[in-house]
Amino acid sequence: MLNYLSREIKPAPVNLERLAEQLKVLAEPKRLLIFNLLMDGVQCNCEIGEALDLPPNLVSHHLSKLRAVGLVKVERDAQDARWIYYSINRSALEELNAAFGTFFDPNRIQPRRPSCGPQNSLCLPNISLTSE
Amino acid sequence: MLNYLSREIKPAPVNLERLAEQLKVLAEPKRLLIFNLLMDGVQCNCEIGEALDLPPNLVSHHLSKLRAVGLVKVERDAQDARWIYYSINRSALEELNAAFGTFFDPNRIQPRRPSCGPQNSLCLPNISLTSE
DNA sequence: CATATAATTCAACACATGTTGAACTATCTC
DNA sequence: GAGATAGTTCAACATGTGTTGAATTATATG
Repeated sequence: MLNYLSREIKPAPVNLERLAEQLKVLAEPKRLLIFNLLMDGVQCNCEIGEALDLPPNLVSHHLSKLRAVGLVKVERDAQDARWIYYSINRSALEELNAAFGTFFDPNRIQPRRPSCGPQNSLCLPNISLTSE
Repeated sequence: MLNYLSREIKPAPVNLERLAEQLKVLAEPKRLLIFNLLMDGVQCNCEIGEALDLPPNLVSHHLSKLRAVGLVKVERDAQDARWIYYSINRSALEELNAAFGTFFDPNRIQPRRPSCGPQNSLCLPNISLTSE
């Protein structure tokens, strides 16, 4: 039983890299506003730009970031392909919501397990485990 | 009834600025790992640095960011005040979790409400509402 | 009071990224 | 095919921020 100082750090219950990647894209005020518009049914570039007073190239830039992490999908109009409609990727949103809720669940908070402090100075280097 | 094109954009159900601020802090891989350690009960600077192989000043920097948005709280050891213990701010985490779950609830997704597209070209400028 | 310890603060750097204006694509209409 | 429309891509810039090493603070010990 190889056990470092009789304390094991539990692995994160979700894919932290993917979560960080998606949060990074969402953690931008204007992108959150765009995302909110998409949640509300707004979908074309021009309307988003109008609603938020942003130039079309900026809207395009932010939408591409949201697309890159799979949270938003795109589709061209069947009758007039000049119009491009963006919408929320529901399955990706469900996955994100579940991952976030799992990782940031307050019930996951564990009580302090002191391995540092005045009692046991185990943070010092050169600790020799005598377990052999 | 002053109504722009007979469509109203619903306001976001949460404080988007605060949410973006907190997400921005969390959307950093190493900070997510630090947060995960705190969730697991790890609390002092040195132990976090050991677990993640980070220098103490970097750990300090990330912890201060987490503190700045209220997600982490700090406390000095009663017996030896050199030791500083960090921990999750439970109420802040509960608030964040609730806000995230509300805003990113897949059931909030509305169907497309076309006000742009080949049918109605309402994105064009100089639209004169004849409501007077 | 001198030394050691735990952690923070500071200055400097490198890199990422939101923003801007112009150029470019793709598509439709006449 | 020429012109118009919806949107994207490109280059350049400014700003923010994670990282690093050194200096500093706060506290405890002998």
